[in-house]
Amino acid sequence: MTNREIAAAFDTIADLLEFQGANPFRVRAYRNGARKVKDATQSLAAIATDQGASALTELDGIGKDLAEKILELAESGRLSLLDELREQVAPGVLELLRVPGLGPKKAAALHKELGIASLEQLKAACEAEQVRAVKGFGKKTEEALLAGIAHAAAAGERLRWADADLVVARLLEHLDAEPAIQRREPAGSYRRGKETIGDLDLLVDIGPAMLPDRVARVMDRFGDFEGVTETIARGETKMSVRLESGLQIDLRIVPSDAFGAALQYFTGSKEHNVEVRGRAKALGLRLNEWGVFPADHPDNDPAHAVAGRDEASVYAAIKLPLFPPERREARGEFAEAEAGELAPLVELSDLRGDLHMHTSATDGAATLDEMVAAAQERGLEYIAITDHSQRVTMAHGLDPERLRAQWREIDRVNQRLADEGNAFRVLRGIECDILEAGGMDLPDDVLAEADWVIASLHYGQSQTRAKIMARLLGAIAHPAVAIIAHPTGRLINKRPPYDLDVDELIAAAAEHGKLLELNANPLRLDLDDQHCAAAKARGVGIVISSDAHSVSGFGVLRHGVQQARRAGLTAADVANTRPLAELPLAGSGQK
DNA sequence: GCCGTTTTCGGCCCGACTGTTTTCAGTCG
Ligand SMILES: Nc1nc2c(ncn2[C@H]2C[C@H](O)[C@@H](COP(=O)(O)OP(=O)(O)OP(=O)(O)O)O2)c(=O)[nH]1
Ligand SMILES: [Mg+2]
Ligand SMILES: [Mg+2]
Ligand SMILES: [Zn+2]
Repeated sequence: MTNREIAAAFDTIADLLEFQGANPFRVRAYRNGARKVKDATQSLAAIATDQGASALTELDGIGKDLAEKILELAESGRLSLLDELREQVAPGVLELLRVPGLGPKKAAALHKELGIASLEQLKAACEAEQVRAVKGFGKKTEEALLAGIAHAAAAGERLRWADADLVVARLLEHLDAEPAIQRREPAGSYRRGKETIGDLDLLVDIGPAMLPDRVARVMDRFGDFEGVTETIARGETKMSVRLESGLQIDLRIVPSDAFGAALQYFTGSKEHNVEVRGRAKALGLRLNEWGVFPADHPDNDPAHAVAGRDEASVYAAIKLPLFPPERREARGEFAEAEAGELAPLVELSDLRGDLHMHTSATDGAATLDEMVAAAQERGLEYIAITDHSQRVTMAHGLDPERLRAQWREIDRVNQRLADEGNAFRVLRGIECDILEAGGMDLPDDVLAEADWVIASLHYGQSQTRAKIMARLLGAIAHPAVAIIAHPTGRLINKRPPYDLDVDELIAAAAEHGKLLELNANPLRLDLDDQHCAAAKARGVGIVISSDAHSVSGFGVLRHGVQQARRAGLTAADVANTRPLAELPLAGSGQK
């Protein structure tokens, strides 16, 4: 029973309870529990079986009840409450909730009055104009539902951050032609640097006052953005549109005085906001997107606010530090802040080296010299050339002879750099495959000559967990190996991770003093934020690597840094922020 | 259902937009 499965069970219980009209706070408790379970890197089922349910109540949001339900799932694979609810609620009604604008209350009404329990039935009822007869529904709602069914299939789809970034760039360029916009800032999960984005959220400062004609001009311009096919809503302060691609964009317009409070609100996350607002309330204050107010203040006029012009003032009013957006996930940042442990996060400019890249010797597009020049141009102090090993035939991987030839070439490059008085250095590296049967793809004597050995797995990705783990742990224990690259093999929105126990891998890395990669390719981001945080907690160093296959490939490093920041990593937690002399290189005598 | 130097009971974030409503519920951010 995986954490993911447990979380899915809790989320389904939440949906079913909500459909039945249960206490909304009880529903929230299940959703919170599901999120907590999803976030955990250790198997909660294993903890429940080994240490008992009570061990789980250590987790915030997991109480006696949810802990026992996790144990029940771990032991029997079933959950009696879920089974009961499934018997009470017609299967299929939950898919109705995927229609935009159709929530639990309306879905329940449609089921009760018309017996609707599937999207197909909903469509038929709308077309037969039966829906408009139900109390609380009308012609417009019926039409909206019918149109919304088309979007149900794509509901919940998420865009990779880097893909969302392309849309953001176009959107900002489009809006910057509108002079009524004083400032604009993308917010939401995009600003928090989440690896995937559900929709885009954009905040606009309209100036000192919410003049209706200025607001209208901005909204008109927004609606003219290329690809907009539908205006979902348009009011006095916010507007939502849908693009041809299905992507939704939410626009929020506020006066300058409220920009900080609105940015705090619109950046989220929702759970972070709930916590911050709860704390404001406990301090006798009210926090909303218009500002921070005394709890009993009769209006939300930003001019009367205690704080709100900038985000820092909002957090300061609630006795909290200005959290970096990447940390605003209600994943322990409040406790960290209170303990004074909220350290400055790693930044792109902290990176001194890049320790994973390819050249035209294998599947890269640029030569060694070109990669060296490009790395220096980016301001790096060192790189490791890590082409593929022989097993990776598709990439024309290097056998010992070709690898040694490349290393001699690297020696010449380093000599030339030294002669020029240039401190930049190139490490003689290799991305050595971990063979399907276990073991390294190159002989030990070859690996021993390298400065930097990456181990990674490209074949036999669908093996059993036991086999995958044996291979990975074997590589970790190999004396020449410095690091495991893209340890889980996941490709975001494309391919799930190998069947592996990341926690065990992290423990092994800690034991052997090895490093783990955060591959910065926006398709990979592997290890992810949660696992990087787990590595940090165990004292395992992370290396942020571009895995560049061309001179422009270094550009992805920002994505790696963003993910690292979400993990709460500081520069000290990231090995390639160190000067070359302080890297744990082969033969340097360190671990 | 969870949680606690305000509480072991009684809170649990707060506001915008829409449609159907004669005063507000539902959904969403
Ligand atoms: N206070 C409060 N703020 C919310 C709530 N729901 C959303 N927000 C704020 C925080 C969110 O980050 C922001 C944008 O909402 P979204 O639904 O777009 O969520 P977000 O961008 O975080 O994630 P996404 O990737 O779009 O699913 O609005 C809520 O229930 N209460
Ligand atoms: Mg969003
Ligand atoms: Mg949104
Ligand atoms: Zn006032």
